[in-house]
Amino acid sequence: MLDLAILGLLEERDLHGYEIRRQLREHLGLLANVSFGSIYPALTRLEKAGAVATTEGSAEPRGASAAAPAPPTGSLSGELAVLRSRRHAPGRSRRAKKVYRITDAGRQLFAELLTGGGTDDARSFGLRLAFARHLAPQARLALLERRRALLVQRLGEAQAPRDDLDVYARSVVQHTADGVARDISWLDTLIEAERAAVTEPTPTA
Amino acid sequence: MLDLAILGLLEERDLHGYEIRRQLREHLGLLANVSFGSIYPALTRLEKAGAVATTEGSAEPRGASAAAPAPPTGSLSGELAVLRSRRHAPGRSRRAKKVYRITDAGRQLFAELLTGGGTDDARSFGLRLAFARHLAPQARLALLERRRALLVQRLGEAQAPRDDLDVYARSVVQHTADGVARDISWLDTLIEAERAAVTEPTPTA
DNA sequence: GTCATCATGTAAGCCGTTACATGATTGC
DNA sequence: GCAATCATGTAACGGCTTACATGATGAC
Repeated sequence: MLDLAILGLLEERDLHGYEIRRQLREHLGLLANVSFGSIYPALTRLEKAGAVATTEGSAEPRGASAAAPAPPTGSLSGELAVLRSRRHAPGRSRRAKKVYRITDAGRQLFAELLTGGGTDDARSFGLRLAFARHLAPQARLALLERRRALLVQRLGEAQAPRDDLDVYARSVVQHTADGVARDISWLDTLIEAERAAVTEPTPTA
Repeated sequence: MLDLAILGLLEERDLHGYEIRRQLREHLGLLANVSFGSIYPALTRLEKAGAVATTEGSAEPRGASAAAPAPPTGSLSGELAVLRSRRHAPGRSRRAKKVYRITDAGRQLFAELLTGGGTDDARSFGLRLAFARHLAPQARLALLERRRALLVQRLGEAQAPRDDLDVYARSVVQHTADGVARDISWLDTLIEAERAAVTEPTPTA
């Protein structure tokens, strides 16, 4: 799950670990509390698997013009810092920022994680949907419908609200069920929008 | 978290592991997928800690009349099975049902888990609220208000919906935020009800 | 010169999972 | 006697957390 998030962010721009975490807690509300203890090992793992590569220490004639690596917080200081630390240690091997970029293998892995069955919890789904623009229209639709079916099934299993529960337990169960129902109707609007987009491609823009 | 759930269920009636799981997946929608691999070790742990005790193998003159151990699914077969297996192996030591009951220490632990800070995720909260009847009114109110404050804070941090997101990501973020807002107003009604109950105890019944 | 922030990493541990192994009881 | 269900347990592993250790930079 973290892998998916990391690869998704790297699809858009090169980033280093610290930045990844910030992006995660900022614009995805999900995964808000993910910690360094998860991210760095994940990056190492992905690097070993060949899904990402680091751009650091050696010559690096990219970033200067196109696809500038992360000027996100508005602070140039980060980038300047890298330059300075490079200048200061022209050889190499200080502890500098390690900027990661996604590889072709990584893009493929990302695509697999995005469509692939895997776990089917709320977080996974939310994450996949958040990156849904990278999916083909029909895959997007499949994702939404799969999720919808699952929620409908779950709602069905939660049958009658069980009269043997006290007020508090009943309230929790009811609120949860309402939440599921709400999710379903949300999915319905998304599905409808997708269908419209499929049948009538690029209506205006 | 599992400990809390198990102790909560045992507060109401004696149960064996298999039954505990069924109750969990049936009337608490949360913890629906909890598996044996979690429950049995948890029970062993709790037994070692003295929070629960097993009633099995030896003489057992309870259950017959008061607080019958779990006739929940409507099946007497389970109970009968125990009787038969006992008769069949009058000595002991076959692999029979192990019926657990909560001890005084367990009740104390339960109370601590119910009020105690601990983790503050949605599941923990839902679980605590589901067992809220075992809390003193002001502790109940504190639980609700603590949760409310947390959600309000979280909603505040999720500031402006970030214009740099595409439709999908934005939809996810928005839907999540709406969900939080919905949770807050749910809490509001619960809090109001609690306040009313505190100021005007036992209105009718 | 020291404090906050940026930045990377390791170690230990928790809490749960899946998969496996075992056995009793019931219904056919 | 065979399958389904009830019932208990173990082993291996996964993913994420906290706490810790380290170091560079920039602001004051």
